[in-house]
Amino acid sequence: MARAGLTPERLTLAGAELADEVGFDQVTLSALARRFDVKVASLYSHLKNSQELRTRIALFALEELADRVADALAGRAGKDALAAFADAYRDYAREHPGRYDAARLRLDPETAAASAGVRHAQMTRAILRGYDLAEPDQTHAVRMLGSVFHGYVSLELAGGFEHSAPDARESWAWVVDSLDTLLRNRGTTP
Amino acid sequence: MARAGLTPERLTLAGAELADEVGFDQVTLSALARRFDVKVASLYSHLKNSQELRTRIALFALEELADRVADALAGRAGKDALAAFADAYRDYAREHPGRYDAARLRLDPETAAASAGVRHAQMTRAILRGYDLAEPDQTHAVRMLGSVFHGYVSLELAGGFEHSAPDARESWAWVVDSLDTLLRNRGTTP
DNA sequence: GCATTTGCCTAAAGGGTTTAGGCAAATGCC
DNA sequence: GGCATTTGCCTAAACCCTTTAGGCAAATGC
Repeated sequence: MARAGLTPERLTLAGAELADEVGFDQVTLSALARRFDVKVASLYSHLKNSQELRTRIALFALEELADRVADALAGRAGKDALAAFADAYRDYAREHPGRYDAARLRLDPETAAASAGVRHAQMTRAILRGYDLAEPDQTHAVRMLGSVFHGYVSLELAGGFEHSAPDARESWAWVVDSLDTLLRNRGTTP
Repeated sequence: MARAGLTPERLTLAGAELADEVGFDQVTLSALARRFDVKVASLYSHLKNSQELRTRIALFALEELADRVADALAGRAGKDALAAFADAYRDYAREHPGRYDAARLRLDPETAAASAGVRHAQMTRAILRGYDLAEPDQTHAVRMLGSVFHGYVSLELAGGFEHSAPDARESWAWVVDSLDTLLRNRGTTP
C-alpha cells in the first residue's frame, strides 16, 4: 500500500486546522485519521498518544501567536505598542478560535518553560518599558494585561458580547485606552 | 432490588462535587453511576443525556456563585463593593474549580437568559452605580470587569502565577485597586 | 389488593483510545 | 541490482464512555 507521508508536524498542523473547524476539544485521533484516510493505529507511529497531539497543537499555536505579536510590535512603543499587542491577540483568537483554545492548554512546567509562552511574557514586559513601572508593579501589570486580554477574548469567543450593543470592538478600544491611562498613572515618570 | 433514590438534583450536586475533584471535563455519566453504585443506563431515567448533566451543573454553579456574590455585596458600595465582588469571585473559583469551569460553559441563548447569569450582570451594574458612569461607558466597564475577573481567575487556576513572586493575592489587590482608580477617573462626577 | 407507574436492570451498538503483532514499502549497504 | 534492515501503515482486540431498547420489580394510587 502507498504511504500517506505522515509526520508529527503534518499531524499537528492538520490538528490545528481541525481545532479551528470543530473546536479544540473535538480534536481526536480518530478524526485526524479520517482526514488523512488512514487507520487510527497508524498515528501511533508518529505520536505517543492523543495527549501528545494536543500538547503539540498548543505549542504550535503559542509559537504562531508569538510570531504574530512580535510582528505587530515591531517599531512601536507606548500606547501604540499596547494597542498593537492587544489587537494581534484578539485577531488571532477570532481567526483561529481552536488554536487559541489550544494555546490555553495547561502544560507541565518543563514543557511550558521551553515553549513560546516565555516569549509572550517577554513581549508583555517589553511593552511595559514604555510605562516605566518599578517592581513589583511591573509584575502586577504583566498579570493584569494577560488577564484582561485573555478574559476579554475568551468571553467574546464564548459569545458573551454577541447580542448587545455596543459592538465588542468598541469596548475593546475602550479597554485598551483605559489600560493605557492606568499604566501611565502607575508609572514613576512624573 | 433496592432503589438508589436518584433525582436530577442529586445527580447535579454529585456532578458538581465530581467536577471539583477531577475537573469538569472529566465528569462523565459513567463516573457518576459508579459514585451512586448504579448502572449507567439508569441515569437516563433522570437526565436526557450527558449534555444535560453538564448544563445542569453549569446552571447550579452560576446560581451558587451569584448567591455568594450577592451576599458579599450586601451593604457595600464603591471600592468596598468592587473588592468584595472580586474576592467572592476569586474565592469561589479557588474553592470550586470544577464548578467555576462549569459556570463558563457556553449555554444556548434561551437557557442563558433564564440563568443566574442575568443576576451576575445586574450585580456588576450595581457596583458601577458607585462610579457614576454614563452609557456606553457603563457597558464597556461591565465588560472590562468581567474580563479582568474571569481572565485573572482562569490564569491563576491554570497555574500561570504559581512559580513566581509576588504572590497571586498581592497582584489581585493591585488589580482591584487599579480598577477602582480607573473607574473613578472615567466617572462623570468631578 | 390490584393496576399502573416508576426506577433500575441487562443487552447491544457505536465511537474514541491504546497496544500487539504482521506485511510491504522504503532505505542502506555491498 | 540484490539483499537485509528499518519504517510505515495495517488488522485485531481490549477497554472506556454514550445512548437506546426492552424487561422486571418496587413504589404508588385507587
